[in-house]
Amino acid sequence: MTTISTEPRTCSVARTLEIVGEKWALLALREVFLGNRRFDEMVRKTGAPRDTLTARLKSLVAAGVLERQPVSEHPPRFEYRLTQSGLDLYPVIVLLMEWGDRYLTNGEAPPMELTHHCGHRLGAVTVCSSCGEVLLARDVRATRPGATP
Amino acid sequence: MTTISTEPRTCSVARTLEIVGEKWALLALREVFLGNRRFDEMVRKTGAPRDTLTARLKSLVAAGVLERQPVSEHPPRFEYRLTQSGLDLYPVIVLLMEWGDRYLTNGEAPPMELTHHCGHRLGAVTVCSSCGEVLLARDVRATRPGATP
DNA sequence: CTAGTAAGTTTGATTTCTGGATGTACCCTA
DNA sequence: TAGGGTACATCCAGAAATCAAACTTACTAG
Repeated sequence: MTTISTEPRTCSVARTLEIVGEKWALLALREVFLGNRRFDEMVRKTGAPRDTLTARLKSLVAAGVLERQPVSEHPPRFEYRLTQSGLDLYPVIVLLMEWGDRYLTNGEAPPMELTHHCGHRLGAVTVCSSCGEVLLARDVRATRPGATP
Repeated sequence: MTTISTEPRTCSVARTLEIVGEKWALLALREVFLGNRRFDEMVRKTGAPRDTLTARLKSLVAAGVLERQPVSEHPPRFEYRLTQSGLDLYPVIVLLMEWGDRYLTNGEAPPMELTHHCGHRLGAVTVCSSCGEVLLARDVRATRPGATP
């Protein structure tokens, strides 16, 4: 009996990456998180080509991650604002940053430092919400679709 | 006095995304985390074009995220193994998956379920390592380079 | 000998990206 | 009111990456 499996795996990771699985999308989000909500500002700070950034912002808005709001009528000016789903991507950005700090700075100091409102330098740890233990790959099993065939 | 700022911002997020900031790279990692370490398996499960996957795996190996190890001499067979830095990307993948579960499944059940060794369905939360509080964007400030100009 | 699997590589058409240049609308200030 | 600057958007042509499918190479199993 041969079970026909859905070959390109249906997966939330894949679906998420359709939206944020691209360098400029994430860098645009980084800028918004840093408070830079304007198009030209993002172009400068990210180094993205204008056309590319336009396309990314459009798709982020379409996906409901950002909102494009007019902030001035007569000089027509806009701001990109994070929605709730956008805000929920913050941990992803922080994790990517900390990973880069750990593995991609040849011993040099990280180029940016984040401070948590508790007063300490931010160190982000991902834990299991049930037991509070630090999340490690070896402690997790996939239940549902043929994980380890 | 005009301070010349490094315009395309130097940032660990950007550096990290040079390595994993692309759909197929992350999906390949997802497969390795799920235990599928072989090339053809990854092609099938991700749906990536073979040459694209070849390129991504090469760059992941070059970046030290994966290792390509021969597992059989005479039928020449290889496996892609996670290094420590690769293992450290696990939380990123889980967060992307949970974000997709929350915002991208039209009310349907998530296509995959992860179980933590504590016995519960995995829910990943990212917290501040100093105070243990859940990480929220509004509780963090960037210290160092002109964050909110 | 034939079929099948694994791990790519090659091919050629298509798509996307990129880095200007261009255009429009507006504000400031001299 | 002319000149300079900012903010936003769009157009373009060349470069680069992507895609699907076919093809290699090397082996095993029947």
